[in-house]
Amino acid sequence: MSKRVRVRFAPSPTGGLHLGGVRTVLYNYLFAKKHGGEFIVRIEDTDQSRYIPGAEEYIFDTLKWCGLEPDESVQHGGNYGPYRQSERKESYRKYAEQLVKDGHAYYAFDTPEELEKMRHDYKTEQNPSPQYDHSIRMNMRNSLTLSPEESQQLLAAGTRYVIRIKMPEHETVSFTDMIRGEVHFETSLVDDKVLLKADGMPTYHLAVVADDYLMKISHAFRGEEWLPSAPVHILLWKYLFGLENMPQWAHLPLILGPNGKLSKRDAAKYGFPVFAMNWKDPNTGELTEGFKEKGFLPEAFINYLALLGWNDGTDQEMFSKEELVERFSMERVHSAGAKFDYEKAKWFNHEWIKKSEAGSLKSEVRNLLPGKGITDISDALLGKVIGLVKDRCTLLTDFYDQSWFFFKAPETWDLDAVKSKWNEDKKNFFLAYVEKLQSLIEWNAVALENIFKELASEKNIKPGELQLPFRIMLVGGKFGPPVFSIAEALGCDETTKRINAAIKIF
RNA sequence: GGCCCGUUCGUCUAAGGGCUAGGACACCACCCUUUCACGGUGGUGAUACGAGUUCGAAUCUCGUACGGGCUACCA
Repeated sequence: MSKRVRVRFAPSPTGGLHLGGVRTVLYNYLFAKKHGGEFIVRIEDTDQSRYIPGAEEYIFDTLKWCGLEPDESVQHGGNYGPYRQSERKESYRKYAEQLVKDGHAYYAFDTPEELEKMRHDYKTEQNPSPQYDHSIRMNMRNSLTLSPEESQQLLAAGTRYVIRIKMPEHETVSFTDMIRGEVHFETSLVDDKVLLKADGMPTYHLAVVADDYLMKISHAFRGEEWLPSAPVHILLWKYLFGLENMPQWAHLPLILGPNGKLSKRDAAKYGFPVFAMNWKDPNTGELTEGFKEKGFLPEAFINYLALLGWNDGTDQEMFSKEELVERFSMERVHSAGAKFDYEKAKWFNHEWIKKSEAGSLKSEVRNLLPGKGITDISDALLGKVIGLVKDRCTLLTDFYDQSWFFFKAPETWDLDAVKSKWNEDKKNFFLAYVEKLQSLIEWNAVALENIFKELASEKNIKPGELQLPFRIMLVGGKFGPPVFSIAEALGCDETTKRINAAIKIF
């Protein structure tokens, strides 16, 4: 009885993929996997004037980074292709013509100038943006106002035209949104949207309906900004394929920025990225930062996005992708928009970094080091260092600031922290400590601490008063993980070297 | 302007008629730690407003206010 679950994400390849888009992908993916269905990516490239080279590859790269791979797409293949709308161009015209034949649509010959004039002429204070609708269409140049012969002639003469839907005058269109419940629209208040453009390409309105039908989409999820045009799509389903075949709709709440809808324009102002990954506009060369490059783990990014508009009803906040698949349900998706909270996003990232095994972070961190002038680090050392500092890294990019001293000796020291309490006794202690280090058999933090304390009590100095100077010797300041762990990672030669160097300065 | 959607701590949210409205982020305090984090304990802080239904309303209904989205031959 119930159809096989097939959902689709249908981005237009015009730039970077932003937060809201990724969350739409996520909910699609989770829903599909949860129900053992297919997740399809269809490229909505019907606007040839907005073609941006590289944008399509970017989308797939992003999905890969997020771990949300489609089952069917331009790159993944499938039995319902082509998955790029520009390649399905021919299939749309026949639906548009069919609608004209059935009286649900008409040819419109108005030029851009005429449309502009209409908007200008009908514009009043009461109606600041006049629509091409039932109240106006009879004053325009279309196959409704022209005689059939005149229309035929214009068509035969190759006049540019579009096909517009003829919205019925007094009907109420309703549908059940999975998130919002019953939604009603008065058809006379909706405009005659263009279905087929003058260049022969369909608009989104026609394409989304035709392709969802052809690709056997069972559930259609998209952002709330599409809700106002839903009646057009419902009507097209009714006219073309039958309401009984229509997918179930869910209009997802918007993800808001500090002031309204997220925009890449304002990204710089927000102080946080809006795109999943870096996006460089090939035309302007402008680079917009992404979460990946900012230092986010995809697990954390996805985890936070999932919680922006959904929760499983418990207090749990940390979810792996697998857990999300298991717990997700459209019924628990909110209807209200959610403001993106960068602080919370960072908290999730921090939690995921803490939770990750040092080993699994190695390659990410290793990629960051050459940029900081650090090369030739052994895998063993890197793993050890990550283990020591990951608790204090909120972003992957924090690793350098938290661990550089493992890879190069300090060049300045926080002398204020030692000078006042520095004396000959302490100097002698460290000289003696260096001695002892040379013959230490097992070089590890526990042994280092033990002989440190033994020696301190021999010399009648409180170990606590020696630890801070020791730390400053090794790293230059009051920061870093436990000091004996640092020494352990540094090794005997380097530790000795740093102590000796510092003694001369103190 | 019109249409549509929405409204619980600053933010994300729980509580689908019945408890002192719970949790998380952020913030503050204390504890742990002779670095800093991590961790632990506690605290400040919300049902937009007004009616109605009901023994009882954050929860149901209506109105008001506020917020958001849409209003292209863009998606």
